[in-house]
Amino acid sequence: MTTERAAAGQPRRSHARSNRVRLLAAAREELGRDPDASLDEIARAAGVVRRTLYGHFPSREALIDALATEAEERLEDAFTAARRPGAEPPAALAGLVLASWEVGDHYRMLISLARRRLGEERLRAILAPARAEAAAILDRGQQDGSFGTHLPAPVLALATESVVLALLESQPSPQRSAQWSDPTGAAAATAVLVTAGVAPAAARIYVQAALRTGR
Amino acid sequence: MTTERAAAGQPRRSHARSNRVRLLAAAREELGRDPDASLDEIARAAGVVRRTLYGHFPSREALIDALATEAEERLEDAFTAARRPGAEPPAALAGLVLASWEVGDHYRMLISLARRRLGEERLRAILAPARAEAAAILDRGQQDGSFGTHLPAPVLALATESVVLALLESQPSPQRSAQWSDPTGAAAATAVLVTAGVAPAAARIYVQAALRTGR
DNA sequence: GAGAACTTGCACATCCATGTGCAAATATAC
DNA sequence: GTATATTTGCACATGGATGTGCAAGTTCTC
Repeated sequence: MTTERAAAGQPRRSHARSNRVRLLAAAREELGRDPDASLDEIARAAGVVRRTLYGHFPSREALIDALATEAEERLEDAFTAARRPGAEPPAALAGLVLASWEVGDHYRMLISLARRRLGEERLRAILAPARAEAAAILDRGQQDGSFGTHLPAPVLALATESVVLALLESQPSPQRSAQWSDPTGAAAATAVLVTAGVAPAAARIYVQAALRTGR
Repeated sequence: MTTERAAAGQPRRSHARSNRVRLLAAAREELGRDPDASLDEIARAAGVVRRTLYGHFPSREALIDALATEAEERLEDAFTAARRPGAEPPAALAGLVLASWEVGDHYRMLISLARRRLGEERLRAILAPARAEAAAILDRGQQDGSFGTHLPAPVLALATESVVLALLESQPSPQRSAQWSDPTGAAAATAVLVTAGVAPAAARIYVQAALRTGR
C-alpha cells in the first residue's frame, strides 16, 4: 500500500499480477450473478480482502472500466481474425456471430451493467463497432437479395444482436442449469441468419461452411 | 398519515387516488430511465414529497410490486382479447405480438428491473405465460411445417421474445429520439415471424391479415 | 538475505437511500 | 361547514457501501 504501483496496469510482483487477474475474473463472475455486487463480495470471491482490491483499482468505476477494456480488446481480436472481405453476406454474418460467441459468453454480464448510469455510453461504444459491422453486412445482403428487407438494416442489426444476446444468456452457467447448450455458437449463427430472412435450411448450410473455415 | 388507509389499493379521497396513479406512472418513467432511481426522485417526479409516497406504498418493493401487478393484468387482458384458438400458427403468433406490443411498450422498464435481485422471479412469472403461449404456438407451427426447426421451440420462443423486447427498446421515447418507429407493432410481428422461419414476404401477409382482424 | 512490493486487518469518515414519527396545514366528502 | 383523509415538512435512526490511513505482516525479486 505504501507504493501504489499496483494501480497501474502491470503490477511488478508476480503474485500481485495474478491477483489482479483473479480480481477481474471474480468481478466478471460476481457482477454477472448480481450487477449490484459489492466490492467486498468481489474481493472475497477473488480470495482477497477488500482493502487489497483498492490497491489494484482505485474505485468501483475503475474496476468496471478495466473489465470493459478487456472485453473491448478480446472482441476486436476476434473480429479481425474472422473478417473475410470477399465473402457472401450470409457467410460473413455467420462468421461474425461465430467469432463473437465465445468472447460474448465471457463478458455477457457487461450487458446488464450497461443498463446502468455509469458506463452506459462506454459499453455502447464497445458494442458499436460490432453492430456497425453487422449492419454493413446486412445492408450489403439486402441489396444483393440474400437477406429480407422486412426491417431497415440498422434495425435488423439490432434484432440480430438481441437474438445473440438472448441465446447467450440462455446458455448454461455455474448459476443456471442447462436446458440446451450451443458451445460453438452454430445454433446462434443459424438463428441470426434466419432472423435476417435466410431460409432455415440454407442458413444451416452457410453456418456449417463458416464453421469449417473458422478453425 | 394518522389513518393509513392509503396503503391499500383504493384511497378514499379522489386527490389521493389520482396521486397513487401518478406515483405509479412516475415510477414507470423514472425506473425506465434509471432502474436505480431513488424513491425520492420518483416522488418528486410525481409532484409529491417522498413522505407521501410512503403513505401509498410502504416500501420500495411494494411500489415495484404494484407496478408488476398492473403490468400483469394489462398483459393478461391483451392476451385473452387476442386469442384465436383455431388460427394457423403464423396468424396466431402475429396476433400475439400485436396484442403485446402496446402494453409491452408501457412496461418495458420492468424488464431491466427484472435483472435485479428483488423481483427476478416475480417478473419472470409475469412473462412466463406469454412465453409459454408463444412456445405452444411455435411448437404447433414447427409440427405443421409453417415454422423452421432450426431451434427447439422453447429456445425459439426466447429468441422471438428478445426480438420483441429489443424492438420495443428501440422505439422513440421521451428520452430517446426517434430513428424509426413502429406504432402498431406490425414490423415487430413481421420480424418475429421471420425469426421463426417464415419467409419475409409471407410473414408480411400474415401480419397484414392479423392487423385487420385485430381491430 | 535485504529491500521493496504487496497484502492484511483494523479504524474511521462519508455519503446516500430507506423507513418511521409527529404536528401542522389542506383539501375533500358528506 | 365540519369531521377526517391526506399531504407536507421536518427530524431522526439505521444500514450498507465506498474510499482512506496506517502499522504490521508476507513474499517476491534481485
